[in-house]
Amino acid sequence: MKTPNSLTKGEQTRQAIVSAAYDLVVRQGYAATSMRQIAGKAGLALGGIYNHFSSKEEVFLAILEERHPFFQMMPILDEVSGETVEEYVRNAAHTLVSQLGRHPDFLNLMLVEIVEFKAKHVPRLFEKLRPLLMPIAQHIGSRQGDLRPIPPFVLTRAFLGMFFSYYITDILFTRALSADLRKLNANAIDHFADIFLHGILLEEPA
Amino acid sequence: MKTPNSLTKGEQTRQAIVSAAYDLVVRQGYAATSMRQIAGKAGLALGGIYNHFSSKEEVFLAILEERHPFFQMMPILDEVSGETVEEYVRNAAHTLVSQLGRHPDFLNLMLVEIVEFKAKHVPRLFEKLRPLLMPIAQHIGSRQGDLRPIPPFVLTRAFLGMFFSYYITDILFTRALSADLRKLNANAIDHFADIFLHGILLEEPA
DNA sequence: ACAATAAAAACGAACGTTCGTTCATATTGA
DNA sequence: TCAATATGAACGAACGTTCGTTTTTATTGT
Repeated sequence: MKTPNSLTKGEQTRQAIVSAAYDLVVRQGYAATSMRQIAGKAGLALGGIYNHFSSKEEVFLAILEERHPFFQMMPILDEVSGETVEEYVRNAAHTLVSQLGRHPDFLNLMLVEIVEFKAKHVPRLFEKLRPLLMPIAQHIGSRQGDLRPIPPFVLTRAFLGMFFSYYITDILFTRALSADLRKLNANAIDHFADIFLHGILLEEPA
Repeated sequence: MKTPNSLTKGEQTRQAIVSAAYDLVVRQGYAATSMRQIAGKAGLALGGIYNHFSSKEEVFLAILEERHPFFQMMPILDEVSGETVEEYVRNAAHTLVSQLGRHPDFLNLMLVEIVEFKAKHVPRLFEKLRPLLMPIAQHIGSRQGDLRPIPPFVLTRAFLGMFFSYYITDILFTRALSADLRKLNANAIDHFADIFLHGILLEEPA
């Protein structure tokens, strides 16, 4: 029979389990999320989970492999416009931070993996991430503007690292900032982009 | 009686508890560390902990307030030598990364607080950290060299953020890097410093 | 097309552990 | 001496997982 979504019943509840687990884990962490919570939120009984996953950790693995926000965020950088390096970097910076703001789960999921699993799944994830990361240096390099000689891999790291750290510090400390510091902080993202541009361009950026 | 350390017995075991809990928490995380493990490692029975702390979370709070590696790391940046901005930044970068390598617990402790406590203790910690952070911009600004107009607070964030992210990415992904990428990665810290210097200096860095 | 059959999925009680905390009691240090 | 500290058994709650059973879904035979 032709249904609106053509998933088998088993696959439907499997997805429901992963979705429920995702929401709970990014909010509470892995250890603090129980199988009963997952079952409840997914709308089935406790034991039913084990028809689809053989253990709690396997549910978490499914989250990483099938729901990692990174896979949605990174391709957006391919669409960033800008004929010159300056335009691309400034646009990409805002796009990246905006995307991070749109996917607040990204950071949580990453940190849960690091803290509670000692990053033991990172190598496998990195293989899927690498093809999404490398094009960034190409985007920058192919724009108008003469770059200092910096290895593409280092360039990519510097770019992502700078704005990731901007975002992390932002959500961590912004609440603790006094009003005056908060004001100084307002244009920090543009300052960051400017520092980065001066850092990579041979000539004064426009 | 005069002992080599003149702590009262109660204070001694209190310190032993905090030390044991620190070691376990930075290795395993908070939820995965049990009071029984702490008691065992501290060399006393389970119930004895509750003579010194009223709950598990209070033990963790003591770790944050009394053992946070940040308080040992940051003052070292005050001792970094260098007459020019270039010298100071390059030396500070290596010192910072070296300090991070010397205190691998720093990152763990920070992440545990963020993931398992949703960073709820950050505001209180920030008050103790702020006086340690602000001098960095002063160090950079007081060296020989003309700086672009960047608010000191932003400058400090950019500096720390860039090298923190370098370090985090390093320990996260280095294991997953192929041999050729690892080679490109070797001098990344100097590239980072160079990018930062070009980013903040008005004239070409030496 | 449709009953017969097999396979998949859902159920919820129960298991054995482990958890943080409490408590009555014993020991110790000032 | 007596408050401070240490003990370890005990408590109730929560955990991940297993299990026998029932119900639902998918596949087959005619």
